[in-house]
Amino acid sequence: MSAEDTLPMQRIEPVKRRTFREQIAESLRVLIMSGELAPGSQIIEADLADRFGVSRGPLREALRQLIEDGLLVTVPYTGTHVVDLSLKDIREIFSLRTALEIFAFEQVWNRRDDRFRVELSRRHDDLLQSIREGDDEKSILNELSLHSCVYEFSGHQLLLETWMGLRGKLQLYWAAHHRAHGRRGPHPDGHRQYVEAALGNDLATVIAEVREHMMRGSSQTEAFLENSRKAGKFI
Amino acid sequence: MSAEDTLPMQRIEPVKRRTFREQIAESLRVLIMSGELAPGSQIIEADLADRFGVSRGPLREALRQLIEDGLLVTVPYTGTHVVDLSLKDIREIFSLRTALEIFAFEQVWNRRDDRFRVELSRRHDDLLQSIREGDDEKSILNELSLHSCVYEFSGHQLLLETWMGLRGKLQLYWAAHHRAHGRRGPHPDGHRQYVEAALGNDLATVIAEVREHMMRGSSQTEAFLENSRKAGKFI
DNA sequence: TTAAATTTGTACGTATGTATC
DNA sequence: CGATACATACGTACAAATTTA
Repeated sequence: MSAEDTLPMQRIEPVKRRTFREQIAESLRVLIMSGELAPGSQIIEADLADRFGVSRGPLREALRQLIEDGLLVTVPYTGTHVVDLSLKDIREIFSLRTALEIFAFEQVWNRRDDRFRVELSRRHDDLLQSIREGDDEKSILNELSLHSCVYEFSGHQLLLETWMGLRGKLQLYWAAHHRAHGRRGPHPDGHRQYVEAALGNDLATVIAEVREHMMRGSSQTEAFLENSRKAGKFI
Repeated sequence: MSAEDTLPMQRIEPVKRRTFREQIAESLRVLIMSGELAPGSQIIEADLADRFGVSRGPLREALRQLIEDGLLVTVPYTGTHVVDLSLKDIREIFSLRTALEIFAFEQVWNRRDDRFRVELSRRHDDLLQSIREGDDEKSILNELSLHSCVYEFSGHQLLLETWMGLRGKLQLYWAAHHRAHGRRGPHPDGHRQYVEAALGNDLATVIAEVREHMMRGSSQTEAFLENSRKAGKFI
């Protein structure tokens, strides 16, 4: 917000000027989801306000947003912490996700067009590429992006929003634990059937595949969480 | 879960002292859901802070909570308004609700015990009672309470939270439009099949009933919304 | 272009609840 | 139990930014 008035708009700024609260909330989200702010770690709003170079007002509002989002938890007068997902949380996320994704496929089924097919294939290719490159972090993001496809094309705004909430928590979980324990990224062949079914002509096959896919994911995630706990790195 | 496993000690009110923000958020929620703050009406934070007798800080945080909840919408530097649900919103709420409630029944199905059966029946009786009394407002609340039962007993916290978000918007919509247009409350016989199926022994029957039930509800609500719009009372 | 209305942001102080020694 | 340290919660006053009329 320094002096842009010296030189008369040489550079055109296509981005809308946004409020501090928005910028802070987005930055915080990135910090949390990337695991830079580890699960369970405490948030000191005074320190954070300093780091962002803003006063506590907008910062507290940004925090409130993330709290409502479920990325932070707070106890009045005591402190605010980054969430640390429990085994039950993971199970709930995966089971609800199964129901939502099946519903999403029902919604999108007769709306599938070439744009959908191209986009789904593109994201699958991206996922395979990042796996080949051995970039686990990117692979995780690409896997989530692949699954997001059906929600985005469902034409169901509320469903998309609900999914984005779940996606955030999943990403938080994976990114943080990947950093801490070097979790292996997605298996190269793990989504071939998923994509094939999604592009096919039998909704029942897709539903069965989604169930199967989620069961695998949940089991793997749960097992990984158990090991992490035993390793004593997280409370 | 069940805290009544020991002595029937005197229920001394656990009067948790709460923060202003919490109290404001709850009061605002009531004001909005009851229709006292009409859909589409603007929120002037300075005025509201005055009315609540608090400063802008906690009020803004409470607003941010409701915005994240979807009960308020805001445009930076311009204003904050109570949401006004569109026809598409209503359709999305009902369709997602159908998927969620079916999932909730799947979750609860093998967990159904006497407590569940008693509670479901009790809420149904309450609904019938309020309908007999002609108390439309209470009938609407009781109808939502009846449907909440399966979510509460599902043992799925995330699912319950998701439902509560939808429930809030539904209540907001009905309460506001009831005030404005004198919408008739639920039909006395509308939930008999629903409860019977929920207490029965065939999950498929329940699923079919939920689908049917929601289709009816959505159609009625949509038709009512159309009429309201034609009457010109809402934008 | 100005002006008004409103939101957004800053600074600093006090109060309050929690935890810990 | 008391004292204390800490972080949040809340208040006030003012300044700046943005949109709309």
